[in-house]
Amino acid sequence: MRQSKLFTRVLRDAPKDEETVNAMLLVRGGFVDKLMAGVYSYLPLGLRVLKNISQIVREEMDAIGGQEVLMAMLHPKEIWEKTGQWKKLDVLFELESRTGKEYAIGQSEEEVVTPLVMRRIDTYKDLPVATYQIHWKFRDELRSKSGLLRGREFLMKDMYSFHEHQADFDRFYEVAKQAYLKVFDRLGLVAKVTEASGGSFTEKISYEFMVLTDAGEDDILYCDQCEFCVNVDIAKQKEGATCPKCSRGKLSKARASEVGNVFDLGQKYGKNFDLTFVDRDGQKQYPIMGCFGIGISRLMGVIVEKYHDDKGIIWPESSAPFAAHLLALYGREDSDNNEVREKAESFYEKLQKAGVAVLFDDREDKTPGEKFAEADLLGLPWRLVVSARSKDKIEVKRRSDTESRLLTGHEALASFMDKQ
RNA sequence: CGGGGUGUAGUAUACCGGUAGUACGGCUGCUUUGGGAGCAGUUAGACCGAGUUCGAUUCUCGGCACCCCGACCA
Repeated sequence: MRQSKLFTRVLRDAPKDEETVNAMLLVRGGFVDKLMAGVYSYLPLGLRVLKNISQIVREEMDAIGGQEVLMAMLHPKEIWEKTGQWKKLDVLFELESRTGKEYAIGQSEEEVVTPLVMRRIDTYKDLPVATYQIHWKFRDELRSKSGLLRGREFLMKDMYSFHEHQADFDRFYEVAKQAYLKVFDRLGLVAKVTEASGGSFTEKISYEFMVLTDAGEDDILYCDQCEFCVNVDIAKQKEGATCPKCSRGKLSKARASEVGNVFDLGQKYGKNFDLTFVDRDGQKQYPIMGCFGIGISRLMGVIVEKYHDDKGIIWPESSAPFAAHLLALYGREDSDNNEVREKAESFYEKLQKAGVAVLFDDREDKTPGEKFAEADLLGLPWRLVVSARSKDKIEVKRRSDTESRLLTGHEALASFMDKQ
């Protein structure tokens, strides 16, 4: 992509109506545009990040047998009445049409997916099934905040699984947890599996996947020796207490952001909709269901919270909108500039042929200083500089490094492809 | 929803009860070019409503929006 054609605009100053790091940097860099509190539009750069995160999630969900679908966002009132949530669930956006018919906008999709899946299930032989979607969710939050971390409209992966009995659910629950850890690991994040309340879903505990960050809005207690981690909402222990699991470590308290969660829904929704399958004994049975969420747009915010410096974002390669940022620097001499232009164009072409996602700063009316500053702000993993000074070589620098190396085009491409 | 804060140009800000100023950005021209260039010209602004006043961007009241803390949070 040529930067001269890229639909975006960077801001030199941080917008005054954002204080959170992720919001400031993403707005300044032209990744997103704020429409109102908690509602952002995604510009080309930001959309590429969302797509990259989505793709990683998609691959890991597919790997455990999830099947992608896309469900309706506009829901008839009746399905929410069946679960007793109409006029009860305060985050549910409810609306009335001009003919007086009432609707809800999806804030979660159990009410849609349960009848949808069960219409296709007759017997235990049809189970288990796990469907997921990556789609927008709408929640009437009293206070949305912290940029992408808590929006009223946000992109979420929600998977729903259906099982013939508890043992099969328990098996899949473990598989899904491991898949989740893989997703976060691929994104460069360390997520702690945290015991938490099941909310209005279930009496059982649920598991939240927490990434430590001061921008988060949950407090957790975790053991410094083992994997024990619990949301303070349900913790019976206090900070500094001995770990109840390993009895060796001490519990530390930290602020965290919930990037995923998994719930054992039991038979709640099967019962709500009175949808059954025939089990191995020929008896009608309600399915055991599970619900598995990952906040895609929130993850984008959390990544920025974890990966930035005072100059801008430092995207991990797995979610970066482009792998490389090729800068052509122009100077005084026309003859030099012609050479730079030619060299940069040809390297740009070479990178594209090699399949490298590259943003090419081909603008001729920008000074080197401005190009460097913007490159740091946008935070693409590799910076490749072509200038009169670099002669027939290319200056290669990782965004996370301070030193650059002078390499030939061939070496640059090779080292760069290796490390990708 | 409780508490606190802020609303002035695309962005960041200043001053003021009497013609709203600066920087950056945008546009034109010339000069520049390795860490957000210089000069000249130019473009563009008081959240909304009511009140007080000869006159309100400024004072008062009401609304709305945004940010922060908390509560809430499938």
